[in-house]
Amino acid sequence: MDLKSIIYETIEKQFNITSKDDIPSFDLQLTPDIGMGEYAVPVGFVLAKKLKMAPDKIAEQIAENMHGPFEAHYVKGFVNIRMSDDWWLSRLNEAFVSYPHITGNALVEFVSANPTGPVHIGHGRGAVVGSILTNVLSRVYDKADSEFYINDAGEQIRKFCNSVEVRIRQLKGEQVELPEDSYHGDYVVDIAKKVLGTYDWDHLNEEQKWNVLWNGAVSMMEEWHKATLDKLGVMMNIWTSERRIRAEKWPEKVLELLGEKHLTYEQEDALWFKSTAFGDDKDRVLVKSNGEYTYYLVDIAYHLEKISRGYDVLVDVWGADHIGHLSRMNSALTALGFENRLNVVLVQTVRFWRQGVAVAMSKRKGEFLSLDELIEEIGKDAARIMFVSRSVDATLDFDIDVAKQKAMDNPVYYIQYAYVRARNILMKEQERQYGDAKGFDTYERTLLRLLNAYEDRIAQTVRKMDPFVLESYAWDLSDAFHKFYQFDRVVGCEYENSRWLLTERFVEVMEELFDILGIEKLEHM
RNA sequence: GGGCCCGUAGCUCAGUUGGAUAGAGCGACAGCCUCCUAAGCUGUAGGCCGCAGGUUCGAAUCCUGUCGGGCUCACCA
Repeated sequence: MDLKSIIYETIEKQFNITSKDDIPSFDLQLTPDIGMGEYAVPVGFVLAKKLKMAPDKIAEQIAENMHGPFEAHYVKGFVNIRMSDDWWLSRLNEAFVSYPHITGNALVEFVSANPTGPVHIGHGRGAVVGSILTNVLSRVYDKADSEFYINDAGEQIRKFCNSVEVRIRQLKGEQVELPEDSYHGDYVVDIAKKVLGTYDWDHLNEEQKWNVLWNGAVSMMEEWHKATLDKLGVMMNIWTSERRIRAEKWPEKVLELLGEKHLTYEQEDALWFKSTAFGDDKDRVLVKSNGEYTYYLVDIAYHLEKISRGYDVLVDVWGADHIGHLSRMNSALTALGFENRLNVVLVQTVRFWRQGVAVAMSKRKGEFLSLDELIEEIGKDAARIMFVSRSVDATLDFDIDVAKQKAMDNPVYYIQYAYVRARNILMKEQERQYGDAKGFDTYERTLLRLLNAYEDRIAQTVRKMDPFVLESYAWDLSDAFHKFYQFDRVVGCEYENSRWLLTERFVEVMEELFDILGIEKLEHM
């Protein structure tokens, strides 16, 4: 049963239109008030010009002549459709969880924090956004992977290793100052201690010491990253090292490919990419005058490498402060023949509040609230939901006090409470009397219509690349369920069978949403 | 100055890709537990959708201009 086709057929018959192509397109939309029915079509307005008729006359004729498991009424140019109780009852015997299918493989890259410092609180939003997007895409595409790019090569890592080395010497009692451009955070001291506890530092020669820093200290940071993400319920199935990208000569491949297309040139001892040919306002350096590769070149190389692994869709989750990098990255990929392959999700900034005061985040002095502390303080579920409780385009005010409250301010409790209530009903299987299914009223129909929108919401999430769509869907469903629950009982009411089935379907949909959002399915509050 | 994001209820924000009387949470006020968890529900109050034009049957939504806030404009990553 497809409402749109029924409407198309009715239009064709009623107005003698022979081809569907002659009918302007229209959407099946939701009525503003469930009392008007569940679905609506503004078909009168759409056809008015073509038929040279008043919109309400057109809607009237269509409403009167369309037939199916529903009642149709017209209001102005709208045809409002109220599905029959029988139709909804049979709908309840099928699953609501279903997905559109898109052929191809997707790769979502996110967090990708430098191993020179912890995954900090500013990474939190991108981490959750990326993990939820991966969960959604893996249900829509043939395959979807999540990936963390480890920037474990280059100037910053050298600086980090130097910082650890100075801290080690200080721990040994040497009077040495940390250079101004070092990493000053206390965690560097912790790493220094850990290195001393793991390796026999005093008996290493200079080369071995550097080796311990370059490999040992850096991998300690990586382990820390993994542990933090793990606590946040963020699972990466691929970790890619910048060292490998360099070792496999991907930057050289990029230089070669761009060179073949005559898109590079030398100037002032540096090698430049003619990105202006692709809309950039300025050409960009690929190889610095000192011979080192820029981050830009290595990042292009990394993206080329990702594409070489057979991904049809690349999704990068970036902080809004990387906006400048976007046009450059697109220029380079277009030059390499991969226009539109990259889909960047720009996540706006988060401001954290505690007791009405913004939490200062001075990365340089190392005085940041860590993501570890945040998760420990408010819990994984609250953290995840708070991070996606606004659209990615909106800056997020994250109130830590609110996230700790077990009240309505905190959406995670609202959602989990609805689920717990529904689960508790289903545990009363023994008391069930299987009353007749007599029909569906306002609260049931609101919930049914929402459940029936599952696939649409998934499609919308993919189109917008924004997990907020699903968070608000979970909230909408919970809202509808709380009202449904409050209005009447399920077990023992005269509509027991239909209300029971509806509760079962609600639980199924919520469980799938919880899996996608990465939050726990609680049995008790 | 250029690019991107945001201006909608007192506050924080939705608005399903142009549709009907613009919604929710918080805050304020008034109610609801003999009943599957009251961490919930019901009701009231609160709006020049930043501003000005334009497009059309119809605009919070699209276009142009303009004002305000955020991010960003490296041989840093």
